Amino acid sequence: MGQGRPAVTSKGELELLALELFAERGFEQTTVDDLAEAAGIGRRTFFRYFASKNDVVYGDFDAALGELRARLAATPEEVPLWDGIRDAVLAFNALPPGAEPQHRVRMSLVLHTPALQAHSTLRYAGWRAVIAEHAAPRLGVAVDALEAQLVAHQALACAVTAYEQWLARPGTDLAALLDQAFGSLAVTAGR
Amino acid sequence: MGQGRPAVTSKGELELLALELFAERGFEQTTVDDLAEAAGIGRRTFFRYFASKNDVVYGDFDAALGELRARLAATPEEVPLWDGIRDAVLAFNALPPGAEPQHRVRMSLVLHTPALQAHSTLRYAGWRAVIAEHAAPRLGVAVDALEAQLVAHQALACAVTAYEQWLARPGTDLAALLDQAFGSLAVTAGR
DNA sequence: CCATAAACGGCACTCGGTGCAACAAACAAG
DNA sequence: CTTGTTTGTTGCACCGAGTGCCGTTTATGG
Repeated sequence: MGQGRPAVTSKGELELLALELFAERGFEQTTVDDLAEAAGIGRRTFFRYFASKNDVVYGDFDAALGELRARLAATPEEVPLWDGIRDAVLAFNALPPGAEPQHRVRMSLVLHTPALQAHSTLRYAGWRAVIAEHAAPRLGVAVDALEAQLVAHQALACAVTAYEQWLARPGTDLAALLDQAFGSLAVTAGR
Repeated sequence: MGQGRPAVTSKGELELLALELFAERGFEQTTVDDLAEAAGIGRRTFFRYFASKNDVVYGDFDAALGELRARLAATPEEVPLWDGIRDAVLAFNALPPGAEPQHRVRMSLVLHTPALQAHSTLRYAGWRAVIAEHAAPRLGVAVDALEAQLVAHQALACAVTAYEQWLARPGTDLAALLDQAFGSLAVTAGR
């Protein structure tokens, strides 16, 4: 077991440090050199932990996606499509108590920093794929069919809209806003 | 009047040239130096025409947004919300005859090149703002209200989904796919 | 011929990101 | 204790995008 040189730091540790610096000085104003120096590692080493500066902010997104997929897969057949999606998305975005302030910082960075706002699109693609995989069989169409893809895009639209509201209005409840967004979907779609 | 040194080339000319090179070698494989050299201008001058390499692909997006806004503003009050949006988006994406092949190249770049896919999010924000401005008063809410923002996100979801289908299926009709997407909206939202 | 306006473009620099090759720290076996 | 293997760290050189500065070019108007 445990062979080889031990790692100096960890992805998680580095992530926390970075979020602090980003919150202080701003994302653009913090260089990778700053991050590496603050973490006591070489600049080159930073890129072994994260493929890019952008990626620092997304935590272990793939693991989270896995959970989302699992939760959707566990949804009984008889549950209406949007109920299942709503519940899974709510669970996906449920916060451990106390984690809210930090999550606000993270999501504020993601949604208000142009570079990250742009980059997140690439992450969202994976998220949408998970939704589309769930929706397709229930709609009776292929995953790449217009209907399945549209449902995935709509679900993402709900999530992002709710997050924007959450960030814009301090003190609001994320879960309630997500719920409201999914509720509005059926209403506003039919006007 | 026309004082000062005349411009060597133009935004439009440069754009056409760039799209050709991108189509040939790919976006990533074409450097700004390549573009500048092919256009017979200095690298520094390239950045006078476009703020970034990404921006080359989007043509005169702001002008197009202006048209979209104008068309929406001209929509009579009694037209149902989604009918008005659908019609405006269809007109926004109507192609002059013969322009289809080039538009396919452009949109294929935008939707399939990670850097551009990401960058387009920033463009979409402006697009969504136009839709939200139109929708808000008809929904009886503020522009920044959840409902108005959600409608804008949904409209974008329709447009992007339709484009993805259009690109994935050569020979299909963009207008028909857009129409289908807006039609599916009401259906899939209520399952 | 000269002033002015406007576009061009070289130069040096910052920053993100990569490929490579050397080095360091742990452990296991002899 | 030495040696080999494994794995993480790191410096170095390099590339490409993008920027600020500043001098140069090319037109027009007086």
